Amino acid sequence: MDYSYDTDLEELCPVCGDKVSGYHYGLLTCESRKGFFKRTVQNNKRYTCAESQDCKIDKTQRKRCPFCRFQKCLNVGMRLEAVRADRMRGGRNKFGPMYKRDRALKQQKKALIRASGLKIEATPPLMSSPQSDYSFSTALSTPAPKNTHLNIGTSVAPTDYERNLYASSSLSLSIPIPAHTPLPAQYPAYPTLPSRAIKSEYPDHYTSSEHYTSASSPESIPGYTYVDQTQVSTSPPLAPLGLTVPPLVLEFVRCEQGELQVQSKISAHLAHLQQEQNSRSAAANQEQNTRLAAKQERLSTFGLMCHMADQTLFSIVEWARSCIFFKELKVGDQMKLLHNCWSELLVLDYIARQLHHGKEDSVLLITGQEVELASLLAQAGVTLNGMIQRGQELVHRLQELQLDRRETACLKYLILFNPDVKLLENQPYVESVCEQVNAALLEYTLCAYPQFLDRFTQILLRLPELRALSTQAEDYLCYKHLSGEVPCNNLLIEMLHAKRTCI
DNA sequence: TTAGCCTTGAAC
DNA sequence: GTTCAAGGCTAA
Repeated sequence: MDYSYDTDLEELCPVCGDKVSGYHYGLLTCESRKGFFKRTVQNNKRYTCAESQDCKIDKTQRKRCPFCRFQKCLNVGMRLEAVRADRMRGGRNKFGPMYKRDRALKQQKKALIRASGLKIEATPPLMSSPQSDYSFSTALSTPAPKNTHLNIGTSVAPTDYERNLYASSSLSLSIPIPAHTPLPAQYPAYPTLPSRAIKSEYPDHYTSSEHYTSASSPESIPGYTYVDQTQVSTSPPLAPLGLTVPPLVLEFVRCEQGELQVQSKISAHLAHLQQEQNSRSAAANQEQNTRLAAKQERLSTFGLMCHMADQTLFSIVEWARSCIFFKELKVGDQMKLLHNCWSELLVLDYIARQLHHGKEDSVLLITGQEVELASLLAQAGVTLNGMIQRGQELVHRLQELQLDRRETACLKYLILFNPDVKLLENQPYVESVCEQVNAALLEYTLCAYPQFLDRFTQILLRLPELRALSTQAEDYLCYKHLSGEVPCNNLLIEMLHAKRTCI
């Protein structure tokens, strides 16, 4: 598809597709949406949706459901703070520099496109069979494979990813791709800037008891923090009751997958594999070839570990797919980000589990099994031993910090949205998300642990260690793969190949 | 109530 | 003086 940057996109409103008239309340919008947003906020309007809060909003239908229209405004990042409480006319606000930066980026991109005569292909839907194809691209672009092993236990919560995935095709080069279904009403509509960065120009309006609907609360207004209702139910560690948690952090925690859910899926998958392995070992024993049997046993143990990591990786991809921000990226960028950080996320997953486990002499597997550390070290070779011990050191350091779940959730996002990844199509977006996550984590650490002023820095300092460990793990996996010890059709290996090809 | 056009005024 | 993102006005 030929892409004419000047005429096609620059002037289209990201919500309804109408002609953009300039920056309004945080982003490029059309005149009608500007007016609608202003009226809604200034007059403190409350809407309700007659349907299921997922009405389609386009130029022809935008008048039908103001509730969904407003939700969409918030979801794409319109800023309530930009509506003036005093209704003063004229002048500029604090968003000026942001508009300027955005404009400069767009110009830069435009110049690049002109210079390279770039033609941007629309991304075709990937048509491989979900039943048998475990490739990463399929994992991203289709629902999870209908593998019976995977589906044992409760299913993973559905996402609107598939609906979002191709709806925008690749045309949204510069305009943020809107979510095509509004986020749930309890979703703290996402702030495009750190909540501390800009003081509301409409200070108390939405912090009062006014609600848009029974399902929408003042706490869902971007830029404001609110009392965390989930605090009582989250177990470890710290963070006092009644703490104000940045909405973004709460959203990160909300996106976390249920540990038991993942555990049951992976356990079922591995139980099946174990059965197969046992029958193979029995056959070898029957041949009275004990050496072969012993070797096969060792290989199978390592193979099972690979399968475990492989299935964990699937759950990580599934998590990413449901993540706020990630969904807005095109598949190409999603793949680049995941190719870059899959091993770090795997290591963090392991580390976080050990933190939760809290025992020094054993490690907790994703299947829920507890393995004695001594026994593990005795079975592992020198390299693996080193990695396990390095991992334990990292666990200790984070234990000293008493890293909590919210911080862990932030770290996952920081790892995923790495602005250093090369050749991203929407690099500014990834940079912006990274900045937002950093700001949210900083705010959270300052609020939750005011006595530890350098906590934020201390947490971030663990990332290079984690990255180093994950690189070592990749090298080890590569070595094992070359020795033929890693099971075939393994997502781990596909990721490994993809990453090394990219670099 | 909507949406296109007008007025305003701080930042540049 | 110019720009442009606020708020205001008003016909539909």
